[in-house]
Amino acid sequence: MITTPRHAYAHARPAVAVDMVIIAMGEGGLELLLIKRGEPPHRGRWALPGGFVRVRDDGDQGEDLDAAAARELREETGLALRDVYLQQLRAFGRPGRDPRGRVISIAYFALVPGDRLVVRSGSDAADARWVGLERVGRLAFDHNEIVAFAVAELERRVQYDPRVAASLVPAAFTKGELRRVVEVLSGAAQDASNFNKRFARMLEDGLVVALGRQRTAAGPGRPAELFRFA
Amino acid sequence: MITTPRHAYAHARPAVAVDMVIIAMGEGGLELLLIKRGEPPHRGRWALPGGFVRVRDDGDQGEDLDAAAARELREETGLALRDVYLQQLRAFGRPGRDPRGRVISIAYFALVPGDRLVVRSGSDAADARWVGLERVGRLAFDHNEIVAFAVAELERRVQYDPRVAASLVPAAFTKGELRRVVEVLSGAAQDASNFNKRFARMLEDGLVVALGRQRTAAGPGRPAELFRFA
DNA sequence: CCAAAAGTGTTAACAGTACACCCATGC
DNA sequence: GCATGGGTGTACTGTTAACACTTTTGG
Repeated sequence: MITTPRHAYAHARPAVAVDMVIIAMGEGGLELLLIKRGEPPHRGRWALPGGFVRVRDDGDQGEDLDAAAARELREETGLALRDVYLQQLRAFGRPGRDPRGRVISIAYFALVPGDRLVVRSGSDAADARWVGLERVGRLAFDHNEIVAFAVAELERRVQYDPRVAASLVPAAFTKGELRRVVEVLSGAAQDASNFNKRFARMLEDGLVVALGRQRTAAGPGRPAELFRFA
Repeated sequence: MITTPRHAYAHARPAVAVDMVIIAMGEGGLELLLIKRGEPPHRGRWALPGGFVRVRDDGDQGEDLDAAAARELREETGLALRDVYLQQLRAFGRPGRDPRGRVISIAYFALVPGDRLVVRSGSDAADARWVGLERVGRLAFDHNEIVAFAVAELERRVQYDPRVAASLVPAAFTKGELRRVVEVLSGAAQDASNFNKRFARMLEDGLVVALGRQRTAAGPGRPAELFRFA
């Protein structure tokens, strides 16, 4: 229970946090970064990384919401903003979602280029790891609801925002790599030929640029052309 | 300046409000419900309707965010939820957006079936009226930014969510009325024949239902069939 | 009859789909 | 050679877009 002093004026205030849905493309599909809670409530349960927004009421009113999200992301993954698709999802504020007191969470989602990141355990986290989206069990608080909303948004946004697929792929990528990301996100197999036709339009529109280099062959098969997003 | 007592524990809390972007279809196009502020800050300036979320830290933690938005909507327009497309947009929380202290606003948008509503002036509003979206001047706080975001969302959501157009049209409507709404939202003229073909698919899919009645002719021209959304 | 609004039909262009085929590389 | 992944071509289909046309009403 968060103990809150009575306020001197009319309305009480909630605590405001950011919760991060950090998603990367792993071997078997999409993976979600979770922390194991080291403190109550829900000690020992997996949860989304996050933390309270730093605010004040005087001249400097504290950090922006986006800045708080960027700070949490940096603390957990060490990633800087420029590599990451970081967007606000929406606020979750159902009464009772946190037993300590009224907490309103601004959910963000971050799409990062790979899951091979140094994951740091924050102060209140006993452990941190990447978990396949299908293997996410029952999380702390209302975090399952937040993840479900984020995944639905992801599947929707990939349709009209090329930055989504761009953020889940390495800086230099092949058409095959991008195709596999789209296959995972859309949940449907993409015909290679038809995908290439869509890709050709993206090239014409200047959305992607050919690098003129080729991927050094890792196994059998013809080496692929490399591209980057503009 | 909101005077805030020091908190007994680590982090300070922001005030949390809901701001309502209430949009209706008027004669000349989309109209936005604005109130004239009767209190400082920004006294006398037009602003979005809104108010603080009622929260507590004990067993009953107060009202849900959606409930706060529905309450504000009811207070301003007298409309109940079932007639209205009421959806959260996102949180706006830039430091300095409210000179009184740190305030985080959860923006909602509400699409209502018509602009001929009894608009009530709330406690801190000197006046309230519908303003054409093109005629919205400089608003209080960061409300221009919120409106811009809402309009962009509106134009995007009308593409894939039929409830958007449905909410801006009367309960019983003609194909022509729906077509004019889509024309305003998309900003492009809709060919009547092609629009009818899309509408025919909506009928097949059971999204709209023919009422079997006709609009009593208001002027010259053939009377139109009436429909309703399912 | 005429203007205005509703409603129908026809055609060409475009985008999406399915599927067959060729190319370069490691083993 | 052959399996594997990259890359190309073609025919079919459904959707969209443009535009000409007919129908029903008020004046």
